[in-house]
Amino acid sequence: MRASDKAYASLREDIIEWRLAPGTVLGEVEQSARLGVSRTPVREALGRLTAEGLTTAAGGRGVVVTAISLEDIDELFELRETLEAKAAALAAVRGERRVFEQLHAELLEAPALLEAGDPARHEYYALVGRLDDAIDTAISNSYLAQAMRSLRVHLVRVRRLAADDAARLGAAAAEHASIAEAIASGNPRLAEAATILHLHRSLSHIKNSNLKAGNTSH
Amino acid sequence: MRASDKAYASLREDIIEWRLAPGTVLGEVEQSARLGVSRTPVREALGRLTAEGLTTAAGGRGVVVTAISLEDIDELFELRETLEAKAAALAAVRGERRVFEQLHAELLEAPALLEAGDPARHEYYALVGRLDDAIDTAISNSYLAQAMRSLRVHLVRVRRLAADDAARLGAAAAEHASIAEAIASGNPRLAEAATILHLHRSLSHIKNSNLKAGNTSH
DNA sequence: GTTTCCCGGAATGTATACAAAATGTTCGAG
DNA sequence: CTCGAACATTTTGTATACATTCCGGGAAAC
Repeated sequence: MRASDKAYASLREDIIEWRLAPGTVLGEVEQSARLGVSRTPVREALGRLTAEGLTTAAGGRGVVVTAISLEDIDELFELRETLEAKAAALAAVRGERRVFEQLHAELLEAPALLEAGDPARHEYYALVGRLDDAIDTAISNSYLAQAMRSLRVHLVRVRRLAADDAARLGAAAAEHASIAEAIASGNPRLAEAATILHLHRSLSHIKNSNLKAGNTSH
Repeated sequence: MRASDKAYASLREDIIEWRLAPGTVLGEVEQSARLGVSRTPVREALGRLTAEGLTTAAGGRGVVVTAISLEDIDELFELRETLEAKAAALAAVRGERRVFEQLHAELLEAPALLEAGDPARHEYYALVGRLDDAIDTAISNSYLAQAMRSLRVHLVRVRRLAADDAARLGAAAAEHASIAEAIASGNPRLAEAATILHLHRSLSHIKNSNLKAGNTSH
């Protein structure tokens, strides 16, 4: 593994997991010392992170971890709804029916995964990730897939902000199952509707749990 | 101006203007010699270009200029329609009416610009660019604006492929005027429809002139 | 004749030394 | 006391030397 990849992965993980708070300045020398590599790979890693929007060049004084405000979350979901609704509709038309029937069946069993001992819900998130991947493949549009991938980075960061209690995850699993079912049925308008419904509920949940915690993060 | 910015701007320009053909390998040493800067800024420039999708890392043997196939153009416009239709709708709701009324009036006068002596149609493209900027501002969504900006890079490249004759540009100006008018009227569905209409005609024109030229570029 | 292994060369990946720019501070004048 | 300018420090930006990896050619074995 290249040193620049290592630096990138490490920094990215730290930002997404909120171990590096928004506003933190990431100096090149400081990070190269912390990560045990020289400035060059750190520099490349910071460049990649800035291109993704996880950090922002602060002109002369290093790069800073980008903040996510409540307005940002609204904007993020506005774009997400646009992209994912279209993607679901395309998947319903172009996707392979059996793939999504299979995912639908598995998602119906998801509550069992949530009751298992894993506190990180690893298997559950992996299953949802497989649905995302299946949609990405089905749409046959690399530009749209790329746009969604770049969005997901920010969304994972937002998700960590919300309280992912078992109740919400169970409901989300049912919503995902509906999306998979709609795509499998080959009905693009239905797939769109199921996606929009899921995203609205997801956004409401995030904003609610955020409101309670008083977590504005700037 | 930083050397890396210079290298980036120069390479980007060369790729967009098709002076660097798709498939061309861009070696770091070779480009640093050609551009008169050292490998480090060239490396950063190539990284940025790869992040944008204009070049692709070829693993071990430099980066290559990305090809644009006819399928890519279809995919590009599929995403473009999704994003710009949404943007137009949002602009109709959130934008300042007078800005788009002004642009509408100017776009109706665009044919005069096309008859002026400038073969590059500099003023015409500047006017269309101002419409794009106005929409970007009106939507109040930095993520959506960013997604559209990253798309436009590829679209400029595609546009160079098409024969931008005066007839098509005149029609396009009328279509842009319709979009501005629809946004000014505050009707999101109308703005969406005007945008979709324009994009479909634009795509048809590109595919037609491309068919005639037999220009597949891989 | 085909395949596989190894070696050579040229490319990228990394580290570090040096240059330049920007910021924060401090000193001085008003 | 406040404002401003100049300086010092700390940061990023660039160049280059060195390490490493990867591809391709060629020879030998099957």
